[in-house]
Amino acid sequence: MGALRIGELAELTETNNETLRFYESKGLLPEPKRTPAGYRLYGDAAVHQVRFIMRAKRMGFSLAEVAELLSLNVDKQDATCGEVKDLAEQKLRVIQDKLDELHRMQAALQQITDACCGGSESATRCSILNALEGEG
Amino acid sequence: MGALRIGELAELTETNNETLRFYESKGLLPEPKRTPAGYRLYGDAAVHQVRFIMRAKRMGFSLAEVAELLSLNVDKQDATCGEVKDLAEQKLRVIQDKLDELHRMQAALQQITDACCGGSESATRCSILNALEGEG
DNA sequence: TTTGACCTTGTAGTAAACTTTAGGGTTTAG
DNA sequence: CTAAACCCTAAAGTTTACTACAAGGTCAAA
Repeated sequence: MGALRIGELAELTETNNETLRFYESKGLLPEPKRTPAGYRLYGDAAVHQVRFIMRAKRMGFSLAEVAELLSLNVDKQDATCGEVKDLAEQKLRVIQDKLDELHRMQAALQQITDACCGGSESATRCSILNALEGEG
Repeated sequence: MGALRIGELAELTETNNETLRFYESKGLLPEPKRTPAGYRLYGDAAVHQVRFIMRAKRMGFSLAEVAELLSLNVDKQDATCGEVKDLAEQKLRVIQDKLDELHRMQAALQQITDACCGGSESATRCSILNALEGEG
């Protein structure tokens, strides 16, 4: 357990050294301890934090939004429970909206694959726009 | 009904003229008819198509991916049903992955808001990282 | 002790998705 | 007829999120 160098952290999190330093420069990762020579040394928490960043990014959150999500953790000494809860609930609504839209898209695509013969005929009757029409 | 100028289409779809021309240049919107003076004239289908683009974008699809989704529609004369079905199924898998990650994120955030008192106390016990820990 | 794999900072370059600017032409209300 | 509000193209600029490069320091093995 314990001290990881930047390359090891990068490997564990499927990122790379440059991206990790970039995230640090953007405040998404805290400044880590250093060896006497200046090498960054990370603890286990950094692994979780990087993975969290990647996950949030995959879900379509911008780095600025990820920083907000992380601030729920970082600022916990200063923030009141109410503030943290408000931010979390706000993000939950954003997530719920994305889920709703994805579900609609999923239904539309499912309709296409169901209706679609799957053979070598013309696909004239297969249309994602048709499938989504009448949904605002 | 009928012929919309670019500004009207922009208003209906909550975009703007420049973005619409940009999408056209990227092949996401078909080249519309023009007035004798060269003004673009759109039909109702354009409204649906732009809204579809915006929706897909909100869900985290890149413009290149949106173009692929739209090709399910545009290429329907040429494509075989099998090809369309394959692409739709591939996109369905991508959507399922996004849904899975959003569900995990939702559960984690829900855990925070549930555990969080919501009052004016210090938020020390509220931690998004704690909530997400142990999840790979 | 020197080779190679690692690390450092700083700066510059890239790709995606717009957004703005420059320099016009068109349409419509007064 | 003219001024405001709309439209046109082409090209340059911006933001986000990296990614690569330059020039060097560190460390373990042979």
